[in-house]
Order: sequence, then structure tokens, then C-alpha cells
Amino acid sequence: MTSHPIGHEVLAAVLQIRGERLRVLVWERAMEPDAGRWALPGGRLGDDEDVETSVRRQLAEKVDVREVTHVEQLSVFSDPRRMGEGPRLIATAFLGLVPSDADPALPDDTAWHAVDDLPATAFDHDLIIDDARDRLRAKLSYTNLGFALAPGEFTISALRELYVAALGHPVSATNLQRVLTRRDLLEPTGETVPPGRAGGRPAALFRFTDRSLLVTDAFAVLRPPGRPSGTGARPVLP
Amino acid sequence: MTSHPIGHEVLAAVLQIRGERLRVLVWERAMEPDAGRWALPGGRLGDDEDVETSVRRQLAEKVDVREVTHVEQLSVFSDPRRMGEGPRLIATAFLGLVPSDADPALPDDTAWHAVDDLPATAFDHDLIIDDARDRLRAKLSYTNLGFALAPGEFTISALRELYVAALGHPVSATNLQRVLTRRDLLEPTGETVPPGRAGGRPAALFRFTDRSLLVTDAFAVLRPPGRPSGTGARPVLP
DNA sequence: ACAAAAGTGTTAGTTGTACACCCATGT
DNA sequence: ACATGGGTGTACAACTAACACTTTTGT
Repeated sequence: MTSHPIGHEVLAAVLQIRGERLRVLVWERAMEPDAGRWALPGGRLGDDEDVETSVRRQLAEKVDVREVTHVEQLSVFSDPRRMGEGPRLIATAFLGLVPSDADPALPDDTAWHAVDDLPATAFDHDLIIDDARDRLRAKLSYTNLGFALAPGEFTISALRELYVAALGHPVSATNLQRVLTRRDLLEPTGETVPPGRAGGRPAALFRFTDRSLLVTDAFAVLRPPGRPSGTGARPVLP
Repeated sequence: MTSHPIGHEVLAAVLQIRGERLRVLVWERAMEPDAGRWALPGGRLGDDEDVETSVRRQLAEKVDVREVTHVEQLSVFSDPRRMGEGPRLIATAFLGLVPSDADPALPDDTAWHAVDDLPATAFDHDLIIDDARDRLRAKLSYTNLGFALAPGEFTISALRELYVAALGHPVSATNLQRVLTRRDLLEPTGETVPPGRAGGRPAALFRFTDRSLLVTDAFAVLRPPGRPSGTGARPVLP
């Protein structure tokens, strides 16, 4: 039935907030096909790796992997013509996240581009980036995924800016703090940072209590009986 | 870098509630490897299909595809040794759902097995089934995915039994109805069904207002401002 | 003193849970 | 009549949104 060989690659949409915008790490292709267009980091799957291992290895070529705080699978892109006339290649796409204070050295052909103002992308990489952005937005709301975008310690207003940039709509600092502390996702460090030249009260520093992904609002409805709703953050689904 | 050929297959964990239990469609392998163990339907990806097309084609060999009300991608299983010593095969796994009133004719080697009492499964298919069950449970809570498990019309107590079987914990018929109607997921048909021999009030029939997947509770927190919370079911993520 | 930024208090509206109660039917 | 399953009403608790108000700093 199947006869032609099918290759398999992994691709990562690595997102970071820089300059108050949500950006994705892309590199400019020098060679055909799609020379001059911007592509996601990734490459062919090795013989002895699974896709998770492979994507982490390939990312190491673009950024210091220790800066990537979260990686998760998106979906498979398998349109037989997704690479145009070239040989068939199936891609497993990933979302990667980097905290806003990381500033990894990048190769010359590589840059952070705003996801809502993308240059021409290679192949179907724009679809993958859309998937990544949608996944991030959804999970910011019902998980503690903010930890992957934020520095180790941060003020509430800095955190608010991250959420605004990622979600694309206004977020109230007041309510953000209340929601996140009530869910025990945030804790104060006890430290404060002095205000800028315009004055203002010094801001308290916070950190995320847990830096592994937790679902904080699953079973929003149809919760098992007898359990108060704030109870029990659960390990995570896709 | 890569030299050995890598095959690609699709696999589907098709779930249905039968006899008040959540079951999965599996077939018993007759040939090695893993003869006598139970496997998910699926097979090699064809030259001119994407994975979604392929899984629907392959399912057609086991069940009447018109009975499958929902199909979505789970994740990729790519451990180099997932097929034991055989040639390497990467699997894209899917969740499929069939309404409880469907009773498709099945080949002799194929059966519905309860997901919480599985026989020995081939390869890593038990992991895929766990993924499928977890995904279903999560989405039942924050989407209208119940439509894919339920008949076209149903009583609240029948629907309650479906949720109990799928979620594995008690669900109150009262609150289930209230939650689903408040979110405008359910509407009465106006019809009723007569009670059984034990008597009781005739039950009203309901249907889901929309039979495409909608997220009803995303942005549970951090919702865009100015919008009442029940408003605006949104098209769906992963 | 005043402006600016951070943080807290208060109120109102919405949602989900629990449970009591009423309804329609068979025996 | 009474048992049985179906459906509604009500009270309560938790949560979020909105906004006014207080706190702490710089100029």
C-alpha cells in the first residue's frame, strides 16, 4: 500500500515575551526550497530518539536549552503536499517557552519575530505558530503555565505585562494577583524593588510556588462531589 | 544523520459507553509480534493522505464511520523501541467517540473492552488508551463533548449515566441538567418517554444544541474584560 | 504638597452544590 | 394510597470583576 519513503521531522515554536510582545524564534532559510522565508527550528528525527528527545536536541542548536522552561507536543502536520514538491516529510510540532528575562545568544540567521506580525514563513510553519499561540493562551487561563514565561522573581505589574502580551487583551493587576494567590500559584519572596524615577510605592516580589505544569481549573464543572473547588491542582493533560 | 527507514502508522482509541462502562474498540492479533494481545485499529499511513484522512479510512474497516461522531488527535508515540525488535514505526494516536446507541457490526476478532479492565494489549496501546480516557474526561468538563457520547435525543438520567461511566465518579442529575442548560448546551425536544414498569414521572427528552465541539469554559479565569462569563462558547483547542 | 505606582477593601453578580420539595405515572 | 423516578425551587458558598481607597515612594 505505502511505498514511497516518508521522512519525519520535529519542529518547535519557541515563544517568549520580549518588548511587551509575544515573539517566536525563527531562522531565515538560505537555501531552496523557500529560501528567504522564515522557518521554525527543528530537523529530522534521529534513529535512536523519540520526538521529545529530538526536539530538545535540535533546540540546543539555536538556544541554550536550559533557558527553555517548558516543552509540549502540539500536533502532527502531515499534509502530503506540505513541503511543496519536495519529498514527503511529516512534522511533529512542539510548543516551547522561554522566560522573559532570558536573552540567549542567537546565530546570525535567527531572530525573534512578533507572532501577530510574522514575516513570510516557510511551508506551513505559520499554522504551527498559530497553534502554539492558541495553546499558550488557553493554558495560561487554567494552568500555572505563567511560570514558564516569567523570571524566577517578578513584580505583579511585570507579570501582568506578560499576560497582556501573551493573551492580547487587558488584564487587571489587582485581579490577576488575587486569582493567582488564591489558587496558591504565587507566593511573596518578602523582597521589594525600589520604584523608578517617577516615584511610586516599591513593588513586592513574587515567585511561582511550583514550576511544573499543574492544571488549576480542570473539572471546572462536573467535579467529583464533596470537594471544595479550589482543592487539588492536578497533573496535566495536553 | 538518519539512515534507517521509519514507518508511520495511525492508531485510534475509539471509545463508547456500553453497559454503563467506558469501553474501547480493540481487535485480537492473530500474528506475531504480540499475537493474542489486543490492539487498536489503525495501520500504515498511505502515500496521499494526511493522518486525519488516514485514521478515518482505517476506522471504516472496523466500524461504520458514520457512527463515529468525533475524532481528534492525541499525541505521537515515537519511542524507537515501542514495537520491540521490529522495524521502527511512529504512531499518531487519535481519540474517537461513538454514541451509546450505536451498535456497529464488528469483525469476529474485534470487541469492546472496558478501559478500566483491559486485557493484555499489544505494544504501547495501553498508554494510548489511557491518554484517550484522560482527554475525554478533561474535555467533558469544559466542552460540550458529551454530544459525541450521547444519542441524538436522551433523558437527563440517561445522560447522567454516560457521564458517570466516562468520568468514573458520581454525577448529580439535577446539577448536570442545570449546568448544561445554563450554558445553553442542552435544549428540550418537547417530547417525553413513558416510565418503566416501576412507575415514575415521564422523562423529558433533550438534545445538544450544537453537535460540533465548543469550549464552554476556557478562559475560566483571565477572561477578556467586560464580558459576562457564560457568554461566547469558542471553537476548540487541542 | 503632589503625582505616581502598588496594593487592599468592598460590593455586586454569577456559578455550582446540596437538599428539600413537588410532579406524574404504575401498581 | 403509595412507591418510584423525574424535575424544580431555594439557600448557601465560592469565585471573579469592578472600582474606590489607602500606602509608599520620588520630586
